[in-house]
Amino acid sequence: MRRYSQQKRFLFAVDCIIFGFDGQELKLMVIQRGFEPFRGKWSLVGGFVGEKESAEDAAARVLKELTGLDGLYMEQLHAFSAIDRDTVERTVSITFFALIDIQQYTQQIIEHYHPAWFSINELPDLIFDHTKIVELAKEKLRYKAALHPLLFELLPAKFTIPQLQNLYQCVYNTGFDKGNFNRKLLSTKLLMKLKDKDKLGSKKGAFYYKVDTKKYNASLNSFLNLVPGQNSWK
Amino acid sequence: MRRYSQQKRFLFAVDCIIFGFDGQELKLMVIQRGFEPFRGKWSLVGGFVGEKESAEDAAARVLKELTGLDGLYMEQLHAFSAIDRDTVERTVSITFFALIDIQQYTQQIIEHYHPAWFSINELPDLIFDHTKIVELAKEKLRYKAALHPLLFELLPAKFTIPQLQNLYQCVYNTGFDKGNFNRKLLSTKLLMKLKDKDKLGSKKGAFYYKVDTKKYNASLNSFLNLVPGQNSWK
DNA sequence: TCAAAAGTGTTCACAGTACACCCATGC
DNA sequence: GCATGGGTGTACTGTGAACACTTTTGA
Repeated sequence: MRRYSQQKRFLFAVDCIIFGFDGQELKLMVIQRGFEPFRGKWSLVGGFVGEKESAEDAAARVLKELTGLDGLYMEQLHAFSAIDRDTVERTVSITFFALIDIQQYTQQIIEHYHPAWFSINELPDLIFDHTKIVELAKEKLRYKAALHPLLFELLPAKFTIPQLQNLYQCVYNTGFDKGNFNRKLLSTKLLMKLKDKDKLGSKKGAFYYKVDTKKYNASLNSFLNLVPGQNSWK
Repeated sequence: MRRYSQQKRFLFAVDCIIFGFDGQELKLMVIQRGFEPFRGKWSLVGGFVGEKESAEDAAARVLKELTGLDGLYMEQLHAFSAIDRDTVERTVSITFFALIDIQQYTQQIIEHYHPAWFSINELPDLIFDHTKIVELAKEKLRYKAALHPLLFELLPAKFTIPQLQNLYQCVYNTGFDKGNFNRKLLSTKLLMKLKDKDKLGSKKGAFYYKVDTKKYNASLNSFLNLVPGQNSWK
């Protein structure tokens, strides 16, 4: 262990893995990099960490600049520090994953950075190690969402249970039994049934629900088992 | 987003939260800081990241320097980057938690850093934000160990099921039913029964087991439910 | 022979699953 | 009235929890 003054200093960046859901597919937001090298290539949303901000601050700032949205669900994913991950200069990146409701986002599109949504299954080549980062984020999303009530964050404030089921099915690439999904979900008591129905999906219409925010916040660390099979050893 | 050259560079450190188990209590290894400021105060095991190593490399190096042990279980915990967390100069720390078998460690004590084990429930004051870091590590240990076969890493290669149960009970500060613990554990097929017994714990003696490494490595991502109640919503 | 801890058996309640069935509505 | 998706009922299975019981052996 040596003195502070003898130590090397490094560049610090944040990169955000922004997931969105448009009702059909799980999507990832990427931007065209605005500066050299690799200007115009696809990249995660990111930026350097400033002198007067933490990594969390920087990630929130970057997200706000890009989406115009505050208070998004955001969570630290992993720090990437391989010595050659950035080809220009060694840069440590602290990554965050964020969940956003695409509808709300499209109301305030910020075109300046040329953001684009790609289906999670058809991503373009990304610069540096960003593809690897996205892989890790996908894994973590699946992991967490199987255990905790999380995916609500990808839907509008009002949503139907079939919509939510569809989202889960997209995330896990599989089909769930609607009866069981319904019951499990309602048994958590996290949802409040509203009076009106969504008539777009079917003739009968499905009731809208909204999250009971109090219970939701109290239970972010509770366990959930909406994804059959995930909880068993086998 | 601005050019690389205009960005600020920061000090970059790693800190390791090293858990150990002596058969009675869950313990944390801390050292007396060897340089100013706060020389002699208790601190997590850590060090600065060098120019030619990743954070993972640095953490492994630091662990090896301190314990003399290679190949310890090690996992990235979280990056801490609050602007005032280090009172000397802004330093971003990537933290790792490690699990070690105290027996094996004591065979090769490295006294140079004055390491000490403290019971997880009676920790001394630690410098900077290290107390907060340890809290997070404890949470994560409990979280992961409830879901994955992990705590084996804290025991010698040969151990008995009652020993393992005792470890779980220490980690979760509660008592488990031995019958159910036994069955659940064996149902994972992760353990191989050995021919000899440990006669220290009881007159009858408890059979030693060892981990089936092949199955263990294949199932690091599998789910486990040794901790009653953790998996239910309630 | 008795105490103490290892290990096994048994029962019960309930969670998870599969799948049949009923419901509301637009066409 | 009938096709379509929303929603409910139900029966079966397996797991988890509680606890009684048997086994082994040193003192």
